[in-house]
Amino acid sequence: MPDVLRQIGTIARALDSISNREFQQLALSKGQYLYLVRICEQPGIIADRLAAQLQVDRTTAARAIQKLVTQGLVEKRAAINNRKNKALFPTVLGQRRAQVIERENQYSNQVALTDLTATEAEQLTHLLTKVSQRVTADWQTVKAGQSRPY
Amino acid sequence: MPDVLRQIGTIARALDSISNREFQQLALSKGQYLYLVRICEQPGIIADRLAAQLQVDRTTAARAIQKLVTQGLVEKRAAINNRKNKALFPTVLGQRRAQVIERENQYSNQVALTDLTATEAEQLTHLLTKVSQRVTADWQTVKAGQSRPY
DNA sequence: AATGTTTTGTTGTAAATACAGCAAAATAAC
DNA sequence: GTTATTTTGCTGTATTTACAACAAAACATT
Repeated sequence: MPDVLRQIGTIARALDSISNREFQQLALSKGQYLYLVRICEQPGIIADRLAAQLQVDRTTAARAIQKLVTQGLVEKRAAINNRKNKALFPTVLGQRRAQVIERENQYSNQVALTDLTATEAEQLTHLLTKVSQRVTADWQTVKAGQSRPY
Repeated sequence: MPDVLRQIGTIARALDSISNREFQQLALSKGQYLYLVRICEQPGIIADRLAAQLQVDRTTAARAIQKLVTQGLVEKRAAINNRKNKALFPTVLGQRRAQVIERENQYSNQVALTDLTATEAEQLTHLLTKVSQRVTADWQTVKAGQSRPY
């Protein structure tokens, strides 16, 4: 059984630190880009849902989003028939920034796939989807306080 | 061109936070497990080399390793014919801890690959290796202060 | 309807993370 | 051999990250 854990970790760290560095030009600090693009793609989403989607700690996501609000890139609005949830929406400025992020992400994705054929790239996503499902399940249990039998 | 960036990021974050949580039982704080296993596998390695290998910021790695030293899990020794480099070695206690980490990592890897056949798993590593090479190259340039044409 | 459970937002807090920048040693270039 | 460049370790510092814990709202159970 080959090791994919380490490979995935290394690639992810590299891509994340590249993005974080590049988005300093947009006055975005570490991690913020993640949330901003997603909010643009899924306007109205709430923080907890976004955190679960990104597999990020709730409070980490909440604080990062709060900062986006302070910076005027995102808005929180009370949900229509719900006094608890706060729906997230990008501002016009936020949308502009998100376009740059999207472009950069696409570029990075392109670089990552440079040496793969089209079919290989499809295979890769397909396999990663399967991996993701299993890992997500474990993440949820562990985050919920349960322990794994390793 | 399918998106693999996000998939890789999500999987990596999930696995990392699972590990960090589980290793609290070993009194290891966020990130430390990464360095400890590698030092055990490559005794005598220096901090900068390890950081490059893991694709982690130099100073982040340095501080994490320093904490491992303080905790008595790792030792720094002056290199034989070199007054600058500090070679890293695990202590006996460090090696014991590393065994648990290794077991956990193998378990996570196993979980991740549950739904893949043996050949699919091989394919996946093969593809990830190709991805890794390209991404590593970009990481090095960006970390060195150069910018990419996205 | 009343009670118990889950979800969501939020804060306090300790720690990791990553930037810039320094000095000393090592290596490369001349 | 001397000078320039790179490597390595380290520190100061601002910020993010993630834990625990709380309250209020929503939802589920009876």
